[in-house]
Amino acid sequence: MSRQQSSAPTMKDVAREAGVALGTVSKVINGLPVGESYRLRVEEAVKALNYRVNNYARGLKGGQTFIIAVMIPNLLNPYFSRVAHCINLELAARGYKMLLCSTEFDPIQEQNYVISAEQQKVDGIICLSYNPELEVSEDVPLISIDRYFGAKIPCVASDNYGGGRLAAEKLVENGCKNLAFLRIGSVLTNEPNKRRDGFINGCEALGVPYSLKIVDDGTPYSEFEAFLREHFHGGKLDFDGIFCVTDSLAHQIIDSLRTMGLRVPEDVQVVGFDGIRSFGDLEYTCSTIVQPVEEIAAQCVEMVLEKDRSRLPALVCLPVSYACGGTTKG
Amino acid sequence: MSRQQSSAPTMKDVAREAGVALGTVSKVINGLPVGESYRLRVEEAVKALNYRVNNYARGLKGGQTFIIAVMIPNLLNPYFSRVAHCINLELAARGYKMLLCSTEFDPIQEQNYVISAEQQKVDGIICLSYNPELEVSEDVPLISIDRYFGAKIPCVASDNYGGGRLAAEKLVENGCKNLAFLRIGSVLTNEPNKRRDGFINGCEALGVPYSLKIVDDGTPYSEFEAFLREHFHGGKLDFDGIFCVTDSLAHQIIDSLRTMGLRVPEDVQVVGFDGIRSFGDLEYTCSTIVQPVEEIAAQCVEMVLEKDRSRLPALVCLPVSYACGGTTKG
DNA sequence: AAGAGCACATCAAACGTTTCATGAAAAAAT
DNA sequence: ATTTTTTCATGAAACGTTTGATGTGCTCTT
Repeated sequence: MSRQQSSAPTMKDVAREAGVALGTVSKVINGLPVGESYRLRVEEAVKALNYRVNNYARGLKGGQTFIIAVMIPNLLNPYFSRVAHCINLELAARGYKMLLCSTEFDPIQEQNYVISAEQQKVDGIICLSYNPELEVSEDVPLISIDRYFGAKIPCVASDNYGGGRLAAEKLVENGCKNLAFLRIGSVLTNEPNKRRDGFINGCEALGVPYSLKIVDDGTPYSEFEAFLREHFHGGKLDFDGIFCVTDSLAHQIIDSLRTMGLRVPEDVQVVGFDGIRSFGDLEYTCSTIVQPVEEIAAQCVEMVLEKDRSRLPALVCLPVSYACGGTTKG
Repeated sequence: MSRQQSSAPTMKDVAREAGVALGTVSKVINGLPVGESYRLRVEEAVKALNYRVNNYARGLKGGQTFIIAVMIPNLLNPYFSRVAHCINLELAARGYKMLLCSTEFDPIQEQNYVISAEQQKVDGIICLSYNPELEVSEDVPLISIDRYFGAKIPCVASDNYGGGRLAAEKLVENGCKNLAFLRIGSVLTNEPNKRRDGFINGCEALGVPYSLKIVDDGTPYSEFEAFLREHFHGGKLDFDGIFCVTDSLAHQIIDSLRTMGLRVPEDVQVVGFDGIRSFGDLEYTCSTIVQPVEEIAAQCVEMVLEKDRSRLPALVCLPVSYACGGTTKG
């Protein structure tokens, strides 16, 4: 009856059980040098009581919490869930835990989550947000993916510009004579925006004509179908190669094309962006520019844990690659 | 010079700035009744100093931490990431945060994560693990998905038995005369195991012959191809309807069938399980038994937050539904 | 064999909150 | 006007650790 059964055992309980002082228990728990006989007695007591360190007491002393907050827009999108997955692996390998939030692209939730993460005294934040309004504090190390907040917040992204250019090159290489670029969403006010610029640059360098169809976020998909129909005359499309800003859009476009009676890749070739694979790790769902998600994750984790923030670059740009997924001829 | 610039402001700082007592600040922060003039002064000071509550100090007093640990095997699998996604939404709506771990099906990681979550003093754990060895403590409320640990640990699952039966019924309804069930993995030592039993029950009730091919976890996929070839004579397969234990397996099987020159669904119809949709929310990737993931998540969250654990049922079984995804005739 | 030095266990303070007992001041009752 | 009640800010203790100062008992030196 000396203790409530319900409350978990504390270090004090362990100390009493082992007949040693509190500080001794602490040292044993933390692997600091301590007399062999003491160590044994403490370890026994720990087991006997099934003692677990209370991280809250630990964190209070101002030490590390070994938690990194990760913020992504949505877990249903395979690209984002893959990012989360890879970050989780990297963190776990280093003994860190991941406080994950999927914000549903909601600016309010995003802002709240940043505040919430600071309250939680996380050791750092990795943030994938396209919200241009997001305010981030500089008290907590923050690394951004795909979005450049300014020189003080390091940003990790894949080579979106190079990827856009690569898409153009690959389409031409496969025989396309007339290209189009399709994009939806304010999702692209940031680094991914460069996909368009790279694409244009590629087309111009190769001397290939191109069209652009870029619509705002929230625009219904039917706008793209309308665009396709506008360029559809006598059973033929004006272009024979389409670069879509994401695999997700590419997928929808391919459906539309097939519905219109066009064959992919025979009549029109399509390239997406992201490198999404079905069921996460099987074949590519379309020909695509593959983002190096593992490397992005590794880079973010390494950077967010870097103690000397002055050593961090403002922007890290990682190389993309091309993968044929059957919606191009090669 | 009175304080280090680097350390975050504390309640004491706010109290000093506002010229009130510590307890008063605490009350304001927590929305407890306090004199209007005091409230104003404190709120001003909070803003001036950009004060943030330290959750670690808060958690130390034994209160709630508003964090729920969620453990799933893998974030790349769309079913699991969808579970995580839905749980995240439910938790966020209730003001809770999610400490997410993807364990890669590794029993050691799973065990460590449970311990780690307890250390972190989370308010509860939602756990999706097929590891039969996993030991869970009863100090922290734990809800299991798809795996029955015993009467003391509530389990939430979809109606796997009913789903298996439904798969058989639908295949027969669409004209199949001869069925097969394919399963891989010890992944299915638990609730999902009932899919087989339900399927068998359905076949027997309908008087339809069936074959089973059930292999251990780790078995290479080629074993299934071999099985298909064994039952392939003169361009015809012994069965015209296949129920695969997951959509992921169904997908692979469909590929193999097509490679063998069989048309799906004309020659063979295939039904999977899970309800995976491409890109998370577009069309179904195959005909499938759809798990009610939103409901599973909602149920788990509601249960894990229930204060009176004695009121919790040992097993909650949620209804599944059938969706045609083009790999059956209807 | 005695003092210096060393190893190491103990103790107490501190971390930033919450909460409860205290007491002062204001309001109500007589 | 005085007592009683109510209201509400205050200050201190407590939560479970870590950590650096303190002190005890031992070993090594000469």
